[in-house]
Amino acid sequence: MNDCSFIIVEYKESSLNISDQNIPDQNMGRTANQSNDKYRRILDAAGGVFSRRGFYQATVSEIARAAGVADGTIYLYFKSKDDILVQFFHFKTKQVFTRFREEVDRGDGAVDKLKRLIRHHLAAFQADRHMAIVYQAETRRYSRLVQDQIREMASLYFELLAEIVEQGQQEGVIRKDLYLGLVKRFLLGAVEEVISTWLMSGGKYDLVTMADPLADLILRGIGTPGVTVDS
Amino acid sequence: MNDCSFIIVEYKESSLNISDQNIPDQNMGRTANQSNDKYRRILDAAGGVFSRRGFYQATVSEIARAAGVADGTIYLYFKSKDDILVQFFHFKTKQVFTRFREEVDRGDGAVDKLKRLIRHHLAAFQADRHMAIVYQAETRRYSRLVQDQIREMASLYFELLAEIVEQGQQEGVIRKDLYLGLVKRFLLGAVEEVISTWLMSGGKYDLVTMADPLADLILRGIGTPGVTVDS
DNA sequence: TCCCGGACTGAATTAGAATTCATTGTCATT
DNA sequence: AATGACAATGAATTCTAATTCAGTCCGGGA
Repeated sequence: MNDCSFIIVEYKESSLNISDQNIPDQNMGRTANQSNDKYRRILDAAGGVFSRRGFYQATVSEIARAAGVADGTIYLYFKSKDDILVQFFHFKTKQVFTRFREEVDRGDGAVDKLKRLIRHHLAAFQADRHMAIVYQAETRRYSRLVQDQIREMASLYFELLAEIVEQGQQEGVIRKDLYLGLVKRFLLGAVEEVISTWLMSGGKYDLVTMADPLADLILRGIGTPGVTVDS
Repeated sequence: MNDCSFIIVEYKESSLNISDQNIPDQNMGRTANQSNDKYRRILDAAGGVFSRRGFYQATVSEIARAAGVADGTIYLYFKSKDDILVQFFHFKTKQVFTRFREEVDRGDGAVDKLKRLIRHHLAAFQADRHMAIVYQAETRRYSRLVQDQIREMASLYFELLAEIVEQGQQEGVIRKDLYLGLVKRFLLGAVEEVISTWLMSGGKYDLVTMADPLADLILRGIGTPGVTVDS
């Protein structure tokens, strides 16, 4: 057994339904690496095509061509077109969030952790533009398809944020009169919008340079000290 | 050639420009109200179907059924399925931004204007859930389709924000050391994320109550006074 | 060398949906 | 009542693209 089949099996669980016949997991003789390679190649190709054309306008043939395999081959590794998207998400999410967690843990003090999170969020999306595009597009849609993954991702992110905010409150660097639920959205929204704008612009400038100014805005707001908002 | 084709031609022109003549109004014999009514009914129906199923999974037949017209009738009012989306956006955008502008102008002082903008942004999206869903979904996608409208909308919004921020700086209630480009995204992102979360939750709670806490976050940030972020 | 298993292929199948258009129904005018 | 104009209809057409499957190819064992 190699990790190709591991990934696939794990995926089977996490995807909602049906058949598993098409997935070759008995056959891992000498061609093991080949297969794994092909699985990856298809996922990568799919990322490219999805980001360029959007999920619904992408065709399986395009993906196959981009991956350098025949149309039919796709169905040896994926149950359906939908499935390619689901697996793409699953794969990228795991990868990215592991990094986020590591980064945050490496920081000390809430402010440093927050800055690290923001910086690495921006860096990760800058480094993998295809993922960024697919993520931004599908995250705001209500397709049953990837909804579970999105929820899971969001709650992982929110966990990180909750931790940081609480620590900051104990340290006295973050206000105590905050509605946490709102703060989390506020934060994630600001970061995602910055990414979104960067994508719209064609990704010309360096996204990571936005990290510190953004953290500053989040921490200090746009108002001058002393301004209040009573309802 | 009959005037059916006339309508279509006229509409073709108007779909890309931002002009007001989307509504066929040449054919207003005795059936004037009927026709206008039908155009609206189709747009409304489309909003519902798009929001429920997403643009690509919606079918023209569904929209026709929801609007209570025959499939073919759609094509008397719209050039294509794509066109329905384009017009939907155009129509809603105009409607919503007119309100935003009015609301902001009615406020006095930058802080009041900002609060008004946020409150009415939330209120408008809460009041028209279909629009909110379609907007959130399509806004983050890179379909050439509605990209022009999105850009236009964003720049209208950013104009409002720029005005508010500048005024606030003159009044001394908004920091002067801000990178305006970032502030705009920061602001819009935060508001949209709040809406997005509300949609995800199924729209159960009252969105407008978030307005003041959100404005507070934007103005004061999450940090306690005195916290700084040096790079 | 010949055979076997199964990964791989891509043309054929098929289903679904956008769009068209010949026909129908309706109403104002005569 | 008949006519003409045209909005409306929805079945038929056409196209697109997901999925299938009957074979081909390849490498390792006999």
